[in-house]
Amino acid sequence: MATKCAQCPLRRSDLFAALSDDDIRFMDRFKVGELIIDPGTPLLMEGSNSPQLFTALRGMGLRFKTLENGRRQVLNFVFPGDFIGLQAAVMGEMQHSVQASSAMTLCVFNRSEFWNFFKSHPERAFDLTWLAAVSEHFLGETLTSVAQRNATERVAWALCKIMQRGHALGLSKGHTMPLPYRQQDLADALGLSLVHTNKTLGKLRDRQLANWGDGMLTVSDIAKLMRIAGMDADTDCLPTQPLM
Amino acid sequence: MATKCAQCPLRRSDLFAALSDDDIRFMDRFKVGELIIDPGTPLLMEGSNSPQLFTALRGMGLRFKTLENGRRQVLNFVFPGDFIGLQAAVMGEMQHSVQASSAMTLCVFNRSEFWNFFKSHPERAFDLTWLAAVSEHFLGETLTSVAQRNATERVAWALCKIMQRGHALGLSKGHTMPLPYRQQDLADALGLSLVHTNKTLGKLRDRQLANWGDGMLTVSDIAKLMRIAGMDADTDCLPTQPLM
DNA sequence: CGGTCGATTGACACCTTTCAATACGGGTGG
DNA sequence: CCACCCGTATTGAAAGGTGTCAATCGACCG
Repeated sequence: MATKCAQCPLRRSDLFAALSDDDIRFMDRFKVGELIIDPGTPLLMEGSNSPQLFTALRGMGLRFKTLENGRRQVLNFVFPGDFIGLQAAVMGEMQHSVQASSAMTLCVFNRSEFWNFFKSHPERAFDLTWLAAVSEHFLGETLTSVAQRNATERVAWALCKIMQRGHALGLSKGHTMPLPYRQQDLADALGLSLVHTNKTLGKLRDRQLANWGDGMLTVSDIAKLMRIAGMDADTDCLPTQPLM
Repeated sequence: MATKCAQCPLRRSDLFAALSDDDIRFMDRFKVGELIIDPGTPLLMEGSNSPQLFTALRGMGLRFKTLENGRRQVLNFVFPGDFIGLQAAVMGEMQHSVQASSAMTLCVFNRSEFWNFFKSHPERAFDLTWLAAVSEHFLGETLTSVAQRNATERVAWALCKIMQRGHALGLSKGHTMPLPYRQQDLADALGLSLVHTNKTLGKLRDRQLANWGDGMLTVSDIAKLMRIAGMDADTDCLPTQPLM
């Protein structure tokens, strides 16, 4: 029923580092099943201490924090291949929530086995640290964008990043990929109001730079959009990362 | 000459998780010396691939990224106990720079020994992952502040966080601690202009909430400042973290 | 058909940036 | 010893980007 790690479709993307056969067998034992959830379903709650860890296999979601005043910060968009729950596994409890935006399929891992990574599979333990470092890197980039770019640059930056990820994962057909979020989600990710996000998206659409509607994103000339975002096409590419 | 890990003064703070005697001996072998640098000295450069790792022992510094347009994002303030260089060790090269703001003393570790953490000391390898998760957590908090709070809240939040850290590390005398940064550094950390940061600091000073000048920060009533920052005094405390 | 949710648009207020000028202290060279 | 320069802190005024308020519209659903 559940996909075998050896046949994992994600492994086809060269975004992810290759695994040894032994590591793949180990992951297969670590994996206890698959979970399918509907759009809108919460997966992990801030403050919770879930007994399970996940890898997103299909579909997209959100990581976010909720503030006392009711506002919300979207930390990032969850894409296939993302590992979910590492914070809880290592720090004790989640500092943010995770929720599905589209229908999602997730590999489920048993957290009680987590320690075996470090005890018996040091390569995989190293990969966990690598993974944490990669998320830290992405968060740093997001912080930089939110703090230093204006609204147009921010939205353009986010759409570029999303498109890059979509291409790398093989989610795109031509210049179009699915993007099952609301404008409010993007606004909360970039620290902009919904209204201003909407107007900025409208401007990018008018300029034929990016078109996001009906759950689909189209960027015909990503190089041009990157220039507008103030990104450097040479250095700004996705780092290879481990896949759990 | 160099401090023995067993006598490390940082270990006195209960901010850091305790280590087994065996782990302390291991860290002593891992440590190759101490480095003393002047204010303003770059320690690691973005894109570099340093053969060394560090733990800040005394003094303070900055982690930052530089953008194409010349602007700068301060990712966080480096305090005693911070581990420096993990990204390079695990991802290959640094994605940001690190620089001293005051005179600093750093423990120097040999990166070629890094792999031994995972091979022979799984508890320490776990701590590395823990450390990466903690930095990710802090970065997420910073992103949330920058994206969701206004200037007054942001500055108040940053000063609270700094004061909390200073108290936990025993850097403070009464309600005062050293803070050897420029206003521009805080502005670059919070995504505010220098001028507006200056005026916001002035308002907090006028309201007798926080006084930062001549390298010293005084916060007489931190609970009041936290309320202004929109922080929750109950849940917002520093997580215990490992010390390398 | 009424009701809800998300997207869209216009007007207006205001927070923040930018520009510019001043002040102050430390260091350097005459 | 003083003039000068440089980096940092401070202050005022004006311009502009972004948030808030409010209303409309279309799609979907019971």
